[in-house]
Amino acid sequence: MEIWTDGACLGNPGPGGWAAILRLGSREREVSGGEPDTTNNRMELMAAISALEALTRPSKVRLVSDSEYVLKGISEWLPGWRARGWKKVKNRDLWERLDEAAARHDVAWEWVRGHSGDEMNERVDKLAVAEAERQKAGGAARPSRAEAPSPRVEAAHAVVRVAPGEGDLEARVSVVRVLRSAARAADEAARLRAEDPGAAYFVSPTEVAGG
Amino acid sequence: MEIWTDGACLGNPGPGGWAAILRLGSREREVSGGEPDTTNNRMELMAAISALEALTRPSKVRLVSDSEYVLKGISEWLPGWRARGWKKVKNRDLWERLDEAAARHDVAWEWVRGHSGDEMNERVDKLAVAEAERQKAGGAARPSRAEAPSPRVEAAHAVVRVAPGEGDLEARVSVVRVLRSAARAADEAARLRAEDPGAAYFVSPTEVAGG
RNA sequence: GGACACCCGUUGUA
DNA sequence: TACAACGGGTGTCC
Repeated sequence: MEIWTDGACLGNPGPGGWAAILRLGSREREVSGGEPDTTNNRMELMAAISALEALTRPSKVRLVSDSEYVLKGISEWLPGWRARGWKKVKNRDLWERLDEAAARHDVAWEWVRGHSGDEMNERVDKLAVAEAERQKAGGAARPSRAEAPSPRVEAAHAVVRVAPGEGDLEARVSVVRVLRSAARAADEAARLRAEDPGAAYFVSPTEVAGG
Repeated sequence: MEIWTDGACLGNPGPGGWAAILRLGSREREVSGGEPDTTNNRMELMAAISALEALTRPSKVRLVSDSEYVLKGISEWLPGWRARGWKKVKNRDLWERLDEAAARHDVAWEWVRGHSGDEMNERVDKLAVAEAERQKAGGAARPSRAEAPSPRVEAAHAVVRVAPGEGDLEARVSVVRVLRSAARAADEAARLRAEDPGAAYFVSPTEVAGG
């Protein structure tokens, strides 16, 4: 199970939103929410909490966030906070909730730099920002997404080879392989980069038509 | 005579810098320096010491610092330390040097809160930070940098656009831009990704022929 | 326990 | 560039 989370806040403090995308194989689920007056860090926390609380049974999950606050908090700082009686620690309510939610699962916490091109991070960021804007607008109208249940098109990841072409500004490109897993695609690209220094290998987010 | 002092330390302990601006009427003089491995408080002390030692004759000075450590140390705590034989007092070397430098003048010690808008404090802060960065870089190159031997081929970073082609495994590629800075190239690719969801944008390490 | 300073990092806004 | 929030730490003294 893979989970991407993000929080957003229009002004800090200010109206905020959080969102998570949960993926198991090719199946995806989105959860999101927000509050009219909160902080960026509380939204990042809520995204992770809500994602883990949404799981119906104990799971092995890879949770990806761009918040070092959340990741280091849960995996490094929290034991110290508890030992020191939570003195001077902000957002204790959410930290304890996250700790409890995480304890029911086998979580591998993973960090990605925000706004650095990670496809899923960008997607979940847009969801979180949309939620924050909804809160700012007064919490009313959801973008009615009644539709879009069974997508005929699935997200995939193409490993692309770019080699020098004839002219200075030309290149030859070929799609080496298309993989469902972003991680495996990245591995494949890395392997090819090491094997073939004469070309550049990239992973391109793409889609494949479902059968 | 008016003097503003400040110290900086990149990491604490770490490479540090100190600076002072001495003003008499409309005439100004700046002194600064640094050390590759020191502490914030030693730099604050060095700023005051060096400023007072730079005066050629006994003067009436108003010395402004944001360091309570320096100001209370010299004007309140130091007599007690001496009476108690400097037991458990750090930086005794610098304290005694400051005491001696200050004794040759008539100093009015004045505190300003750091980073609170005081113009001279901001100026001297920037000088101190610049010194600390110089120390971090290796203490060598002062602002004056001679020339670079002009390599004929320079590393660069191509922003490549990959768009869907005719067949399932084809694509059209074009080099959108070539930049010297990897970071700027990544930014450009990210910007284009956001603007143009119909294609994928990559940064490809490349070279350009120098003129 | 308090104060001042010096950082490191993330997010967010203009 | 500048501002803001949030977190973790060290250097030092009382």
